[in-house]
Amino acid sequence: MNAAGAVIARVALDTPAGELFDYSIPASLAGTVQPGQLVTVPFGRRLVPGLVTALAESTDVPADKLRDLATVCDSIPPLDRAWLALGRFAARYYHRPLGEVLLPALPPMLRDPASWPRLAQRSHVLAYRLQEGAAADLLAALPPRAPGVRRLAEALIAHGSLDERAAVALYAQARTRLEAWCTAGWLVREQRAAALLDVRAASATPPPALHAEQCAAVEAITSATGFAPMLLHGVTGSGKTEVYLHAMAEVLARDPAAQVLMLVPEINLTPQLEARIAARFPHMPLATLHSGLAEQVRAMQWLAAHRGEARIVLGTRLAILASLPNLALILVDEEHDTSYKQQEGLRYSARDLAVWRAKQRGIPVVLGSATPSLETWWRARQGAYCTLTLRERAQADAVLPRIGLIDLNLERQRQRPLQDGLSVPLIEAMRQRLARGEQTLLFLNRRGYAPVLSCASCGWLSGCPRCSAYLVLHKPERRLRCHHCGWEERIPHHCPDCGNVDIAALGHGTQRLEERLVALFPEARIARIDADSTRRKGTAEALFEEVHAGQVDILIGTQMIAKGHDFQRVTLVGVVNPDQAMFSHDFRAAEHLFAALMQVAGRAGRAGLPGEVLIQTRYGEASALQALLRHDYDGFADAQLAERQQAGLPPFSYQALLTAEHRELAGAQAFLRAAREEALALAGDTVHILDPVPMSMVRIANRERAQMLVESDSRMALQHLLAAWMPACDRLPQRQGVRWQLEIDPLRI
DNA sequence: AGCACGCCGACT
DNA sequence: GTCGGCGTGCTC
Repeated sequence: MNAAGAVIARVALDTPAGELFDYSIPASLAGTVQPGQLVTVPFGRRLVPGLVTALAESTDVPADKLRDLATVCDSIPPLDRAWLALGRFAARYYHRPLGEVLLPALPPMLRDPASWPRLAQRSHVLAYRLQEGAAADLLAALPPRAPGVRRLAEALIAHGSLDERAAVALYAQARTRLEAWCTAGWLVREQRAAALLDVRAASATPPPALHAEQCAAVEAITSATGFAPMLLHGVTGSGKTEVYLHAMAEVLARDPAAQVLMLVPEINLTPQLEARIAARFPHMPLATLHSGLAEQVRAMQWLAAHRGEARIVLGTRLAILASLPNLALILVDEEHDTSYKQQEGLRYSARDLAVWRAKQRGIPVVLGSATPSLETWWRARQGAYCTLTLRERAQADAVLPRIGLIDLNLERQRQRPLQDGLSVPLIEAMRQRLARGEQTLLFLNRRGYAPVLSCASCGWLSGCPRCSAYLVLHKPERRLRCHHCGWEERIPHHCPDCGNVDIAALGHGTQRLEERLVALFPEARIARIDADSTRRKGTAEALFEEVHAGQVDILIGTQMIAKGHDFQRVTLVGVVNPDQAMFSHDFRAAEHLFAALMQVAGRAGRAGLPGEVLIQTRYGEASALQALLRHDYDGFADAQLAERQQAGLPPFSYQALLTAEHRELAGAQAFLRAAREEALALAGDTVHILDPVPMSMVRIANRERAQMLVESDSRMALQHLLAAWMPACDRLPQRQGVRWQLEIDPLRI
């Protein structure tokens, strides 16, 4: 399309209505408008931001409706065709209007036309080169109100060179400060901050030597040509990260423009890894992208990636939607992690989009995990993905932890009652570690003190008034809390039903475990890490730092402690109660349990000290546990695959889940039933439309929910049906008062 | 999603 | 006689 001849711009807007909206290009903007540009357009009474997706010479829109583009954002280079194509694919695959994909993919600041002029000034958040005396200049120029930064700068000057750990710590601090400045509106001072970050250049850390399997993996990644999806399969401690870093180094060195995207599951993982990358690649501009960043910081980081300035982009799932004009390699760490699946809005899988982007650009994509998702494992087994295996542990003296089960049925037979969920053998094992000055990590995936409060005389249970869930007792805060809708109330003194004062906490959460451990081991230093103890920003890092520094003997935590952090002196990992997962009706429960346990098990015994993992259970025969005892992911995964194939479940079939919520369950069900009729009229016999069922958590925040599964052996057939079906659902009279949504490839059913 | 218009109950 | 409830319909 010749931009000069075009008079019509096809614009994507963030609205559920329609697909694209045509606008005439006024003479004043003639020749300047091109696809990929941000614009503002009059829409109804409002002026809204939009993205030009295409130019045209004519339109079907009647002349009396056609309006002019208002403004064009010229402070940002247009998004490229590859990025628009990614948006188009995601819109089509996840069945959402293009505008609802493209605009939310931009950082919030870019969606606000008022801030566009400010984006023109170049960001120096990213630091590239160390200049002599940069730190001294910085010190001289520092704002007087930043004593912390002054101290930091002094420390940086004092250090001629730093070891990796010190460099990592200083970099993390500098980054935090920088973010604080940006948040406080000190963005003008950014250039000085850049100098601060440059100081990391003084401390480039040499890469460690690789073992043979690592070398082979790096070689396979860097010698691949064109689209090359790979599974990097290696247990915790086998050195996957070094493979990423070496492959990254090679790709970055080969092409001076190349960009590498690395995805990690969660924000609390990024500080350590980011600092490690920064220390390894001091001259390589690095951008990080996650939802925890201040808006301005996030916009600057995003733009650095978009302009091709950032050579390494490290981020959570949302980073897969970043604009990366010179993308040359994608790394997806812990690819099995469910946080790669967005659970609201556009319900995309960042891992799947990563594979799509790699295919589109014809580059390698590495999916790394100790416990790959069965989807990935199956593709690797079929040969569609190349498998790179790391069997050795990276540190020669580190051995796999010994995994043992504590049979809770046997404990009962022996009349050795649990102490707040802790068995005698586990307590004894902890006592040994304390005596030896080693650390214990206790894993319990349930925060709060107790999951429910109960009346001993009438059987009353502390239900949430708005949800079909129990209120969780939070003892330190002296509150009952709903973990689903946020409802809170005071702990009652007596039963609200019968007035009895004899009410008791049932079950165990991390707070209760902590209380019991304090009583059991009064001399031990005990810390708890969960969403409650780390509510304030930065406390999680501070707590982890204490553990690393050896100031903690026993660490209690939820899933949060299983990810990312390598504890050097942990020799015992206790899994308090994995049995909850055994009752799940989700066909992926076993897969997720295995992955979670393998991940916590990997926290034990890292630096020469032999590690032990003790799992308390009543269901020792469960296949996930038996496979875990043998460290046998392959056998477990293959057995699971055989079961899935038998049952016609993913990855041997493809699914979509239609969910509906309404004030009353009947309303949600009526919508789904009507939707089902529509689908039956459209579907051939290759797509199965199951009956609507109430969701297992029926009511959340006074809305009742139901769902309906649609599945097919053929992804194409499923997609075909959905494309015709979704518009029909939009027109159903039963949709009134119903909020409904479609999820493709749902993870939890 | 916004933001209109539109047609029926309790207020200065 | 108006202010305002949220039903339904449109936005290039």
